[in-house]
Amino acid sequence: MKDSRRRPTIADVAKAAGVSKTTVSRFLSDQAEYIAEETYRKIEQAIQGLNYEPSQMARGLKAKQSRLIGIIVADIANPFTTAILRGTEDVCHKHHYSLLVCNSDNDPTKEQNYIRTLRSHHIDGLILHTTGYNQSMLLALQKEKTPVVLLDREVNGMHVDLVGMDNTQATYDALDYLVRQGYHSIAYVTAPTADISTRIERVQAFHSFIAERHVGEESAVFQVVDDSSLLDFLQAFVSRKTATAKAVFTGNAVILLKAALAIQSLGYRIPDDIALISFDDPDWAQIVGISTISQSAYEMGVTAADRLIARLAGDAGEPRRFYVAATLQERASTPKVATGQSMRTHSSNRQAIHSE
Amino acid sequence: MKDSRRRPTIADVAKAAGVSKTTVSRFLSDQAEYIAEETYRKIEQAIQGLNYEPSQMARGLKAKQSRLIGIIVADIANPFTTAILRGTEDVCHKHHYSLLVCNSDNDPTKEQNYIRTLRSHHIDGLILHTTGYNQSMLLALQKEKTPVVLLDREVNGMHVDLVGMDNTQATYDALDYLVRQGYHSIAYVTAPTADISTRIERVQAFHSFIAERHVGEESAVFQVVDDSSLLDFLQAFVSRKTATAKAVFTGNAVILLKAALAIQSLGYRIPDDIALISFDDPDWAQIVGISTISQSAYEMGVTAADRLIARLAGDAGEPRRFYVAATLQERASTPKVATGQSMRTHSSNRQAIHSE
DNA sequence: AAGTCATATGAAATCGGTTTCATATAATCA
DNA sequence: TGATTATATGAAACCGATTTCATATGACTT
Repeated sequence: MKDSRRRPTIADVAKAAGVSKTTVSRFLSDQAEYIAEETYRKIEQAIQGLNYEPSQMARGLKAKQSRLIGIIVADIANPFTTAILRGTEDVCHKHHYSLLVCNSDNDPTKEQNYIRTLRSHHIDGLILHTTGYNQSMLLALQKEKTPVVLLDREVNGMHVDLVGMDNTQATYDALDYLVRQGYHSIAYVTAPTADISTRIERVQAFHSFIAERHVGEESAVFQVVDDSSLLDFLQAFVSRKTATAKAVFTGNAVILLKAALAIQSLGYRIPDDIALISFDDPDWAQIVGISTISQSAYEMGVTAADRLIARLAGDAGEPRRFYVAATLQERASTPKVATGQSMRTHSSNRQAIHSE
Repeated sequence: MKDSRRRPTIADVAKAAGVSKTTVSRFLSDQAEYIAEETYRKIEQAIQGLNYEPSQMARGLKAKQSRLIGIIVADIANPFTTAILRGTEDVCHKHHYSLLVCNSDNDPTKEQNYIRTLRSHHIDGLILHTTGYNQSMLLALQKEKTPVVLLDREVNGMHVDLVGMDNTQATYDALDYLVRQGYHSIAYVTAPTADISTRIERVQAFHSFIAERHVGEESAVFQVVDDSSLLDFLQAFVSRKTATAKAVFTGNAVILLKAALAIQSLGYRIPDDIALISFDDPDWAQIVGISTISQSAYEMGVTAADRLIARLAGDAGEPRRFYVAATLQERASTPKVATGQSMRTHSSNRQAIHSE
């Protein structure tokens, strides 16, 4: 009568071992101190024989915890994201949590749906690489004591742990470096800032730097909406006559790729015609020889997960922020040019990318 | 008395709306046909007011389905994997499934733990980029009617759907191309094959091709165990005196990166000193100008998820295999060289990578 | 010998939903 | 008009675990 395809339950184990569900449950929860040796062995055997695995579902229902951690990332294809995921995954696995991974595609509506879904799955905590909206939904989560750790980006009005970096400082450092290398005409090319704090901070830092230093009247910020307008912008920027050498500064690895491809297809050479530096440090930047501002994304992922798990373990301290270091990777795409000098004269004999 | 921090339950909704749990449940399950308009409205309001979201946990317990799909990938940092994830995620989201993502790190033991964990979470189905072991555990899953779809790699003795590519054909095509381009001394550099079907098939195809065509007595297969031995191998291979031009053929994007970095650090030039081609097509291959055998990983992810969901929807047909097309991306790293000619003479005026 | 305590176990309630079965009223039919 | 059917709802069992409370036995006190 018993369906052999059915997964065995605790009741099946109990019957097979000739004991009660209670005793089996004790066995499962490591409260074995009051279990007789013989009983212990019988349960062990029954579990083995039936290939029994307790249902996390049933377990979680009573215990009010799912051992599920949700993570919503903005773009799963971005190597920055991938590195983060690896970090969080490693930590979660170590602590016997499983990761529910969602890809918001930088779309606030999709993000909202995901928050809802994750809540329905009763996640124990959430790691969020946010689009910046959905504040109220997140506050509701918080009120239910589901800890949230923000990754890389802020949500207005949310006082929770955050793992990110000092965008203003990093932008200043990069720009300072570019200026010292002799580039005074700089284009900052970013994905649309929307409500994304990281992007906004970087653009603001860019503007203030330019204003403070009185460099780069020729400088500009460009938001990439589609590839063809990026092409137009870059063409115009590179062919512009300026007093000083020019550089393009991209806001993340995805934009870097787009920009590099655009530059390539326009027939420009890096760094002969245009220097290039970028936030993020995808593994290929080393091969191609592109200077970057690298933040250890893996470490960010690890820190965020550690933080969340600390909260789950009961840490009720004030929300904290963790900043990973940003390091400038100097490579061939930003060689030093004599100050005052214009393009087509660079001191490095190395090229980064070739055009057709 | 009621704890305001507690998540509302169906009972709370029922009380607030002045109806029974049953009626609320009907509302939730879209069996609204027999619900009076006024009742409907009251329930709607109660749900709104309480910000109620049904617990998937409780739901799944009775319904015996979790709306969770497990996916175990071998290396989450590999861009091939990332593209797959994007595909599966898109499909799963569309069908209201959530993805439990696990990273086995190509470690059979970790994979085994993950299978266990996923089973405990009562996943409705599994997408598996396998290490090749763990057959028995997977068969057990199958017996419990949890559908499994294999990605890219086989598990011995498992008759389930598989989404992959024709590795033998693809290897032949690539080698045939290299030979036509004038490279008769070819090194196939792969990650350790272990029990991974894809890798084994490719190596076998390499051997048979070499044997059949009577080319490349100078050819070799090298398994990358650590970076320094790769360096040694490449140095020896490139400096070897051979009658024909030489090429390195890497087995995936991760090895490609390692090889490119090694070649670069050895001071060799691509393709002047050594041609380069690879399985996988990471986005940067285009920028650097590396020829590849590209398989649409995104499409693989989509197909695998579609397949799994079809199974979940009741498709009980024979296991099928789906092969995505492999296309050869011809780029600057494998220029044509005159047959019989040796190195340092290549017809392209374009270089792929520069050494210091 | 009666009371106390440590050891070992089980019955039944519970978690938050779904589902089965029962029931009450109104509308339709013969 | 009495029987049938369609409409609208609820009580209680159930899913697979945990947890509370109860209980039985043997050992140890006093």
